[in-house]
Amino acid sequence: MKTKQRSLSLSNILTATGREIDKLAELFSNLADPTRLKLLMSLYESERCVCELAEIAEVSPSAVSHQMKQLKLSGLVFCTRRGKHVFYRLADNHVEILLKMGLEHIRE
Amino acid sequence: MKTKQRSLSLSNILTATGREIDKLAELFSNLADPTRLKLLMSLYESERCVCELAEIAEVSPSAVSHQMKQLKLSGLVFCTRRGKHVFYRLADNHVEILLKMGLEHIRE
DNA sequence: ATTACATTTGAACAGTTGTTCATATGTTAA
DNA sequence: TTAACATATGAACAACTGTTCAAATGTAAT
Repeated sequence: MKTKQRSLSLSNILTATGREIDKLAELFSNLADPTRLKLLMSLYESERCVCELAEIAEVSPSAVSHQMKQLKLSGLVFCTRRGKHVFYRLADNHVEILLKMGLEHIRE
Repeated sequence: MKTKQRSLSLSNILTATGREIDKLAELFSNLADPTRLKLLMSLYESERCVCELAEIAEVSPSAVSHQMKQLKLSGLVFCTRRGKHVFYRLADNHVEILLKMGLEHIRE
């Protein structure tokens, strides 16, 4: 019988440059706020405009705009204007996986 | 030919209670600081005492103690005193996976 | 052009965070 | 018990964050 394999190959050392550490901290900072988590999780279901996001996260459209700007600068979301509305969507699925892993951790 | 399968099963909806969102934000907050990232990454290699951690993260032992207290309260690390030294170690490998995924994201 | 609605922007503000410093507590050896 | 070292604690402080508000900009329809 073979030894059980892990789903992700994990060596016993994690190396990163100072620059990478800073980028990593910035990435996690983006996920470190309840409002942004609600926004990102709702975008996982489908793209949404600012006013929809404001209702979902229960904050003002202005607050959403500020947050989305930050998420956009960090490359976590994209946006497209269609008519009067600006629709935001997730940039990639790394974020989804991080959210899933995070939820798994806190629910264990 | 079957459709390609994803390594992690991802439905298209992420649901969480308000309480879970808050816990999740707290978890990511713990990873949202360069000093704590250095501390956690070094613990991934092996357990370490406060003075070792202080050298690694290039901050005072006091700063390390404050940070480790926070990480301990959040359940990310454990500690054991042996003689004059207090050794910290990672609580589980969810953290390792989050760090790996994060690094993968910023390096893509 | 004017109106109405959607979004963005910048200033301001309170609340939070990470650090250091001084001091206290723990532990061991002499 | 005293001395020396390791760690923890609480106060203080500057820096950062998330929000709202008022005002500006975008867009489409009338």
